[in-house]
Amino acid sequence: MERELLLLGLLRQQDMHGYQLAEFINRDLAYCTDLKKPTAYFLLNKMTEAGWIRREIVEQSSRPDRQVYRITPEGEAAFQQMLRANLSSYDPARFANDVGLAFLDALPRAEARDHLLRRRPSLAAALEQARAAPAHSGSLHLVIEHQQRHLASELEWLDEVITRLSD
Amino acid sequence: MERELLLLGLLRQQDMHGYQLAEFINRDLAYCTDLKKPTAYFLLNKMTEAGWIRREIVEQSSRPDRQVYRITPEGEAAFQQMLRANLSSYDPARFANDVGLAFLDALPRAEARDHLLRRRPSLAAALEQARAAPAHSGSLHLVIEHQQRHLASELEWLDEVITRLSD
DNA sequence: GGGCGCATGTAATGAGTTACATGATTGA
DNA sequence: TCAATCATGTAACTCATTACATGCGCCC
Repeated sequence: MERELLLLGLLRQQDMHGYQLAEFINRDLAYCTDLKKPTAYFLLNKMTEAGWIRREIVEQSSRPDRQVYRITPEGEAAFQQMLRANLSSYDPARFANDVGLAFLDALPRAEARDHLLRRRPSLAAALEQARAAPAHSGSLHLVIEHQQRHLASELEWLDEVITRLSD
Repeated sequence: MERELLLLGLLRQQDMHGYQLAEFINRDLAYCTDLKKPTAYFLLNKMTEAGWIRREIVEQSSRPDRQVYRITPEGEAAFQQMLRANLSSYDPARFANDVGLAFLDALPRAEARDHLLRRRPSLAAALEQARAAPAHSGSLHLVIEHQQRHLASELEWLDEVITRLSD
């Protein structure tokens, strides 16, 4: 549902074609989500069939024609409904890394610490990326803020665990 | 990979059958992960074929026979490798809820606030559940601590956003 | 006697990914 | 000329879920 919500939300602000949507999401929204191109095309076709968006072919002189999408009133209704559902529910995040943490004691302390130290740079990089994210229109800045908070809290936690393993 | 790591890690501590593993995960580890029964059975078969675990049939007087699994040396090696890989990498969490946040400004402030207020109880309940989680053996307590931190930080953030929408 | 718990699975479905296919343009 | 970018998709595959199937024992 979130991917549909995302695509509709973007199309609500501006008509776009598939490639453009996928590029935008993967370039400008990489700190919080992603969407592979085949998935984007698939979803756009599905939503067209559902009547949520309408396709407009814009002929290009040389490149393949662009299929520009525009949201319909039905799409706007679906967006409103999905948005409300999304805002009023809490969907817990999954931490793939916690599984390793659960079995930390299978390793000697020093080695456990070394491995966690190797985890640190990717986390720190993600935090930097979120901090460097350009200010965005509307409430998108809330997402950036949330990511920054979350990643900062994660880094703090990781450092604390590393410290505990160091004495 | 995390599910295999989880199953191997548990089997390393104690031989168990499929039903038992699935029940344990969904009862005692619900605050951080889950595993549906068919998935558990499927993975156990796969890992048996891979030689990571060995099956021992324990006949029951009345109920269906139990297929009790024991980790093999190859399984232990796989566990060690996956554990190290898991600990040294950072796998960013996905927040399904952030998509809604990104389009908060599509709603009147008061309504946005109301919907976020409806989100709060589930989050608070998750935090309570993590706080009430029984102390576990070994480093499992690290996972609980991590969840508590994360959820507390999430609740703080949510309350801040709600406050901002209230003035 | 009816539903729940134990214990195992299969089959169908779904969501998303990777790899592949096409073909023109632009820049090094 | 060779790679990258633009622009669209299809096909095969993976992973996990839901729904279904079986059958006994236990408790109310």
